[in-house]
Amino acid sequence: MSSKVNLTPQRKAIYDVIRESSDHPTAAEIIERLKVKDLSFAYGTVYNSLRYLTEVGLVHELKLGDAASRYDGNVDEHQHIQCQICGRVDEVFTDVTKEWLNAIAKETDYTVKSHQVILKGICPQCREQ
Amino acid sequence: MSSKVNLTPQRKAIYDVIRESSDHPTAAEIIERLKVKDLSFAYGTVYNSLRYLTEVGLVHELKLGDAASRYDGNVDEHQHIQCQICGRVDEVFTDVTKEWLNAIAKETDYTVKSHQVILKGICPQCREQ
DNA sequence: CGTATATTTAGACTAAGTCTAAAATAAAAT
DNA sequence: ATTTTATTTTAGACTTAGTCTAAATATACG
Repeated sequence: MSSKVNLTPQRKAIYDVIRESSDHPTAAEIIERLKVKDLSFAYGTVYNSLRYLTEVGLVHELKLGDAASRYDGNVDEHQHIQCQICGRVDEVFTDVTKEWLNAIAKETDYTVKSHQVILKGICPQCREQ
Repeated sequence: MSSKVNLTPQRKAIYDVIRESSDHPTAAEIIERLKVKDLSFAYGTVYNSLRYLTEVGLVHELKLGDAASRYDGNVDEHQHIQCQICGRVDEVFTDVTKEWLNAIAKETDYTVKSHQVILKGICPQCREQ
């Protein structure tokens, strides 16, 4: 395990963009931000790199249901909440309990491997208006 | 509210297929099952109908992250778990607690409107092998 | 150095779903 | 009952997000 991670210049540049972003960018947004830095990689390279970075655990892929995957450079265990109005995504660190996961294993007889909670709501800013 | 639901023949047929299915079919699978009944609607009609049925609350749309949305005729509050090996989707009725949702509202300052938990694991059948 | 392996590139291709404009149905108003 | 208005359906073009392929580059190994 943890065999050396192979960060090619492309992968490194993409990883950098993700870590410099706090808004969980999509692949399209990552491509835009690379362009600002005068970096332009093949379409497929960006997707391959994102898959690679996800596989080696450097980033997390978020599938929030709304079309495009988003990428998160914070790989600590956490969940996300998305504003139904403006679409922004915020982190949630209050996680579900181990007891709850155990109850589900018991109910379903599955071996539970992962859980993702997708919360939707109204963010403070949008609520003001 | 609850103004009368307008179930055209197409919408009714699609709703029937969903209720007769216990495996949370995708739009493509619904189209297949309609074909078995010698019903063939325009591509767009199926999607429009699915959106309509979802909006009026007769079915639930599940976005499990893997490409296509699935549709569920059981609109009681519940969650889902998907087998990472065979892809089947089962229901989960052990829901998160109200306290947990309150804690999240407190942490994020969002008004929490909905939550969807996507659990992944290994189903009993796949575990045997 | 020469060969094997891995990665990138450009562009074709796919899957899932939306959009549009015309035709068909249904409902409401003379 | 016929016209007008609103709603739905249809076929097919289009969009978005992403994968696949084959050739070209780059890197690693003996």
